[in-house]
Amino acid sequence: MATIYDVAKAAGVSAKTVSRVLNQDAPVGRETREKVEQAIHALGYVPSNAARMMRSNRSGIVGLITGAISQTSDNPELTGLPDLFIVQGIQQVMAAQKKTLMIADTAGSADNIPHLLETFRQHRAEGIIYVADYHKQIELPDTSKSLPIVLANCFDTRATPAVLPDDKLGQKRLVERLIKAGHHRIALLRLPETFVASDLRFQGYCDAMSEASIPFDPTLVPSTLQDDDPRQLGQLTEALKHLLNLDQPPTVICCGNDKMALRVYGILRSMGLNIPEDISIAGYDNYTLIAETLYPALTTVELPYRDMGRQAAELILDMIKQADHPNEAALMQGDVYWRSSVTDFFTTNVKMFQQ
Amino acid sequence: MATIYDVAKAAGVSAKTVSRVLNQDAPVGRETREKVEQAIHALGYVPSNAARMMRSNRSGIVGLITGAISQTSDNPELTGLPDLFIVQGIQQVMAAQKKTLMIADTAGSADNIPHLLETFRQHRAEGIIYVADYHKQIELPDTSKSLPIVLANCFDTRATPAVLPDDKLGQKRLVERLIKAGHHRIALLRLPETFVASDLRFQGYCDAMSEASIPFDPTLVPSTLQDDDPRQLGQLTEALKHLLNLDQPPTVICCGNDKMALRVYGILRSMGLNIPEDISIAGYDNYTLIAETLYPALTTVELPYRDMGRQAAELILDMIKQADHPNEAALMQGDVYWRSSVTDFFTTNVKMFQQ
DNA sequence: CGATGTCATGACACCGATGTCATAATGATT
DNA sequence: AATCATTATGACATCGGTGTCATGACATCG
Repeated sequence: MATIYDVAKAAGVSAKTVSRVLNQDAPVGRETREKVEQAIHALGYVPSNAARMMRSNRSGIVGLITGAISQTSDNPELTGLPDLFIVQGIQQVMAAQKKTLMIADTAGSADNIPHLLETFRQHRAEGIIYVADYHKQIELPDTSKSLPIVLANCFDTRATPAVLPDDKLGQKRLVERLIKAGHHRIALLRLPETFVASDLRFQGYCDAMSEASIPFDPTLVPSTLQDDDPRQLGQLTEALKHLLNLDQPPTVICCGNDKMALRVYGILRSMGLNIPEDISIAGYDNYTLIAETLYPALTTVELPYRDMGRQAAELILDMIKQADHPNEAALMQGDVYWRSSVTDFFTTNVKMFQQ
Repeated sequence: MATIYDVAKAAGVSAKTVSRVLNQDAPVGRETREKVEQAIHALGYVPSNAARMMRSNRSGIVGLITGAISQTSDNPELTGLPDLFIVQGIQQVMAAQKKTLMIADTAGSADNIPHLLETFRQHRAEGIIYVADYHKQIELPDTSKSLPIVLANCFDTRATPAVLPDDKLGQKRLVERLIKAGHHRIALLRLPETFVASDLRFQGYCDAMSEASIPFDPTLVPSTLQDDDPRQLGQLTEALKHLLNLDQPPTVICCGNDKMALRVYGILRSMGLNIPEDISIAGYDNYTLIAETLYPALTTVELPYRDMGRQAAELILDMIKQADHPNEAALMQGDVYWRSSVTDFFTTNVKMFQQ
């Protein structure tokens, strides 16, 4: 590999002059510049990042820790790869800022994290973003003394800066929209309680109902699902039967997420029910692979993963510039996606075109 | 950040001795070693990768180019993020070999690739893997002179080493298995012809049928879908009606991929048909989010993404060690996943337990 | 007992960039 | 014409490790 000295020799100038041409940090004569540029091209010279880094002591590297790539099967409830969208948002911002993103993977085990941090330190990463696969609480080894760190899609008890989805507001907006469409009997199939989103969304549901002065009816919110049945078919079937057999059955069922909605579609249809004619269904996540592909397409709430990624990236860049960091988690809002799985009692004929 | 000289001073030895402790490449007295280790710990010293790299001229970095992270919507036909599994396979091998994987993203535009290659050269990457989002032909700028490169899930006309899924064999095995289960009237809903997998899988279908001495019936293979209807609902509905109205309708329909199968489930059910009682459905990809979540679970063929990733990683590491490289693409096999969306006429009672 | 080999350690140069300072040539100012 | 500012360039030190070589202290061997 050619070095700056090879280029200097070929162009008949000093190495420092080549450096000046590269960095444009001091005037260089036109003729000289052209000679140098020719030499660079002829030799296929590319400056060594390592050497630059040594002098400047600024790596331009931001470390990213995720389990997204090596997905484990330790929690089969998860849809799979949504957190990749967070990475995408981060990547966008980093690329725009000419930072290099170094992605490391937990390989499914938190035990690897110290080793990953070590690697990042070796590369003199300027900051670290930790991305979780779903909204949860975590506890990382304390690195705060040495490196700025931002949590995305998770939080800890040390008030580490974090970026989170606003699950409560999202569910609230969805329910508000359902009410606006004429629904009053609104059921909620909650996620297992081990997910922090489960309770937040339940609160959002309650808020929307109470603000619309619809009294809370516990029969519409069956007890949360259990984790121990991976596919939950039995539990789901039971819960659906319960809802359908009520004196006043719900006109719409909010599912804990789009994946659950996918299962509910299957079960309801095997019972001979049509969606949305017999009953409306809504999801959560806006996992487009499911939500847009399902027939009919699924009304759902977006988890604003890309925005969360962008926000986390901006945050870590700020923290790198100034040691300053916020104390409160940033809550990111996701939009309601209204599709044809929910009947709108007021504008049905219009809305149906959307299918 | 502490340097090796700080450690040396704190331990009262020379920098070279600290280096020897770190690398264990020469004997160091027990007492000295302990002093040095204490100093390292006390100062929180982490050696600088940049400095090491300069001396050794070996970066230990392998570059990975993908569009996986910043997915574009330019091809809504795609399921989304399957190529991430390839990255996962690569990551596994790299971690085991203590190589650092540097992931760069095309941000959806091939125009960015030259820039990404430049960045990799700056970091002195030792080799590059290019990962495509689905089985396709590509043309990269010629880097072969400077850097070893391996293609994963794609191929070019320059016989660049490549790792590909064996679509033909996969479809053939699936159809063989269907025949073994007692199916003779087997329909195939092909992917749009723009996908190279479309033709390969069709060949696999034909091979299996002909080896079982079942004459090819073109009415069972409606013309391929067109790209211009993103959700293909109209086309799919037409094709399904055609198949169901045949004198001898198929007993099973092979869909181009799992996503298409998901749509077919919806359409068939809106026609009042039950799966698999009225008609069996098979997919392709083993996109578990769909295949395992659907009700009933979907019989499909795995696209061996993780294996492809591992294979690509092994390949690039070989090429880095020896300039030696293979001339033929490596074809990776994927297994058939037999689930309850297909009736097995011989062992129905047993198989149904799998649901 | 002198020659040889091994162990433990340090001095110094070097990898490839860039910051600092010096120098020479040119043009502008008084 | 003398002084000063600006432009264009190079010499050299430096960043933080590691390879090479040298040195001194012992142990081993013929």
